[in-house]
Amino acid sequence: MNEQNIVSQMRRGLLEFCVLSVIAREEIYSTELILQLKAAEMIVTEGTIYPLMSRLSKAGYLAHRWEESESGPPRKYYRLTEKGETFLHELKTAWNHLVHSIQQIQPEA
Amino acid sequence: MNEQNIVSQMRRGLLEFCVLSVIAREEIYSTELILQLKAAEMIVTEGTIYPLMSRLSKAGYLAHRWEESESGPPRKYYRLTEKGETFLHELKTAWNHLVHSIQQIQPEA
DNA sequence: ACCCAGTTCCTTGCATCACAAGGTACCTTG
DNA sequence: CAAGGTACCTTGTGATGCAAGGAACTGGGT
Repeated sequence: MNEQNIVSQMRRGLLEFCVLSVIAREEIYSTELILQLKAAEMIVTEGTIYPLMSRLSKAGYLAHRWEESESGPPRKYYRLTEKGETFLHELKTAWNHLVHSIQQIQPEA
Repeated sequence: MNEQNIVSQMRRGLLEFCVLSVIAREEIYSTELILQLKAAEMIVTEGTIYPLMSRLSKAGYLAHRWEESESGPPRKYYRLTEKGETFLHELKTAWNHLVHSIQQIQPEA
């Protein structure tokens, strides 16, 4: 993935970036993750998150463990793999790059 | 469109935001627009831009005029309509909001 | 015992959209 | 008049966000 592609991917990957950033802070399960993202005013719904988690896991960025809950079915706690941390770092760089690019094209800047 | 939806749209609308921002600076035609976006390291291709311009025009955000060129077929110069300027302003707000949201969820911030 | 509401996981189907590829038409130059 | 450059646009494919639906576990009310 070259430099330009990273910026390109950033457009598509904003959600991934957010999700990985939250998981980087702490092990978390999907329902809680959704709540945290909503708290940060990032809209997400189950139908978006679950496929996304699958994709990220399949790509080797996430690992998970099951933990029983007292209030329902068991929870699937996700954490970043080493590969996931590397990827998150790349996304962070791409994000900074994107912010800069957009700054650059703003009128009357 | 409520507050949250604007943030949600921002994810999808990053490209629109960039395109409208560039057009806000000056009347411009598609080929030149693509070059400027590439200069800002925002990948775009014809296959993306032309349909996008159509959508934005159809939505009433862009107007255009034809101008003859000395180096090929006539150029279609786009400019923002009043509605387009309003929309761009909303996107700008949404963008600032998004930057803030993402800042907020960054680990070790 | 039984049902209901809350929690948590997941899948299906649809609409949208970025992009690669292909197509048309105009201009200048040799 | 052929070739290459400029400029417009469309088609088809794959990815993906999301609404809607579904399964399975828990505790509490009757």
